[in-house]
Amino acid sequence: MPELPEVERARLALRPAMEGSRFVRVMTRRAGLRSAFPTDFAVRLEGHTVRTLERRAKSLIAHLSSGEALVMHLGMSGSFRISRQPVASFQAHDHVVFEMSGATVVFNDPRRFGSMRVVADAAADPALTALGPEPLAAAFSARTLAAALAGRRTSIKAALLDQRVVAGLGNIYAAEALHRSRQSPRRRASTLVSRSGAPKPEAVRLAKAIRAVLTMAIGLAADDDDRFQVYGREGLRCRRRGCTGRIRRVVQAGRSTFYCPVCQR
DNA sequence: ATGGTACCCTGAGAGC
DNA sequence: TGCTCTCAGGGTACCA
Repeated sequence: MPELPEVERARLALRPAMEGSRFVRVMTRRAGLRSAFPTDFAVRLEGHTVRTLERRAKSLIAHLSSGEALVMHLGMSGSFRISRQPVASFQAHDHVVFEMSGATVVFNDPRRFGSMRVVADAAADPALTALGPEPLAAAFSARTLAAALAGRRTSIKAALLDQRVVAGLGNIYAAEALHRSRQSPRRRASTLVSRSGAPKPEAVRLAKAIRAVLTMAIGLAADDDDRFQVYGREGLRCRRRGCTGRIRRVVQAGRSTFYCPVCQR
């Protein structure tokens, strides 16, 4: 489910329950998700207060009063439930329970591709420091995008999924951004960069499109089934005004790519 | 180094 | 109804 917009919505929903609240009791309801929870997982959280709940790419980072940080990733199927009262009964795949002072937060993840870990220093965490720029922050621009794409022989679609290029795009919004900027997903990434290293006009359009699709998606409801221009629309008419194309699905780097062969060149 | 592929896991939906 | 197959918005280990 979750790419940057969905994770950002999760952050906004969790903030009232977590920011300024203390972990009263932490329960893990199975041994782990992708990997086992460390034995001191609960101990390092309990008694500490969440100062701020930050999002970085597709991860949520709860900065703790202890100086440590709880880093949460939703994987493909992770979600949170917030309850004002103590939770009496659990549902299938409820794996982690945070009893906060004031609310209970339950992490549910059927596929268990998510992760939860406590790190001593989020600013020095290798997984987080390896990430590229946040696309909605000032640090992201056509110039930084071009720099990240230079010399890359892979397709632009595959490059956009690389979290070192842009942090937070996933399979849906990579496809949507390419459609919005009228680029073929099969185009070689390096061809959006001029020989001097400066962004070509296509890279400028793409950077703008990335910001636009993400910003719009954050503002939409999660169940708005009309929010995609290409994703999941194989065989249907392209929604671009005046375009007569039909959306096609191809597989790139093992993932489905949806695009319009008429208006995306 | 770079770019593909296989894999982790469960559930939903299609087709028979 | 029930089986089997494919696919799913994530990341990462491994291979050429």
